[in-house]
Amino acid sequence: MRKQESTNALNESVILRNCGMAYTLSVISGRWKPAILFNLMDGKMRYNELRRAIDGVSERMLVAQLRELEEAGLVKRIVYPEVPPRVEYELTALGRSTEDMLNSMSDWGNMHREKKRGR
Amino acid sequence: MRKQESTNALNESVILRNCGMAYTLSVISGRWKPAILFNLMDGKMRYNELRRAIDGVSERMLVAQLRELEEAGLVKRIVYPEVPPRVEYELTALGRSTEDMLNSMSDWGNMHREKKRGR
DNA sequence: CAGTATCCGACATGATACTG
DNA sequence: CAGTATCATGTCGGATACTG
Repeated sequence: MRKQESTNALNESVILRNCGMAYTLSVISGRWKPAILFNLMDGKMRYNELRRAIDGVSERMLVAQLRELEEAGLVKRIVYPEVPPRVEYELTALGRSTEDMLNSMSDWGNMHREKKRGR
Repeated sequence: MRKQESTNALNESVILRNCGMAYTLSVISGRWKPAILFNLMDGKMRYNELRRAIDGVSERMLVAQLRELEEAGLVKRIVYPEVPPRVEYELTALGRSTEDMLNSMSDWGNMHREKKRGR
């Protein structure tokens, strides 16, 4: 399984995988983004509803990360022209497509967190 | 699919998933860690071999991130008591267990990066 | 209700020079 | 070869106060 003659081919696949990884990390990393995505998996939520659901998030960061997720096309922001204002956030199809990946990440974390009692 | 009576149960699963995610991200996030892991998937490598394989990494960061991966138990550092010094890095079983997760992350990234031509 | 605006400190990373 | 040491910089996120 060590590298053979195909060093170049191997390097290229490593580079390709890194590009994908880098893009993925740029989209989902940020202290509160995973929490936002997990919460929205169950359906739309209003701004304050999210704020209450995500313990410890500040208004500043919640808005900032929602905007980044919107920019990346994972979240849709729906503004109802009412008084008092109402805004709902909802995953797009692209947002929902992260579910399997996010679950495999959280599963890995949960499985291996426990093996670290020895430290 | 909106939340029913089981708000608490839902919240708990969200929290659990977040813990796993947080742990996973703490282990793999860092500008060069995915690159290191992908490179080591094909077998052990020496320090300078890694350095050349990972374009743009500085000595400082390569060492720092290798040490963090070692701390987390994903990478084993093997020192040969020779002159000139020789050090090899190798994935542990735990390190290899990230492969599927990392691939699903890079796959998602590669698939959805292309859909963003519209920006 | 759903945000903005400002300020600030902590940390991640980079550049460069040096060493056993 | 495989690192350390030191300094510089930029981004992320927290705290707080204010607003349409």
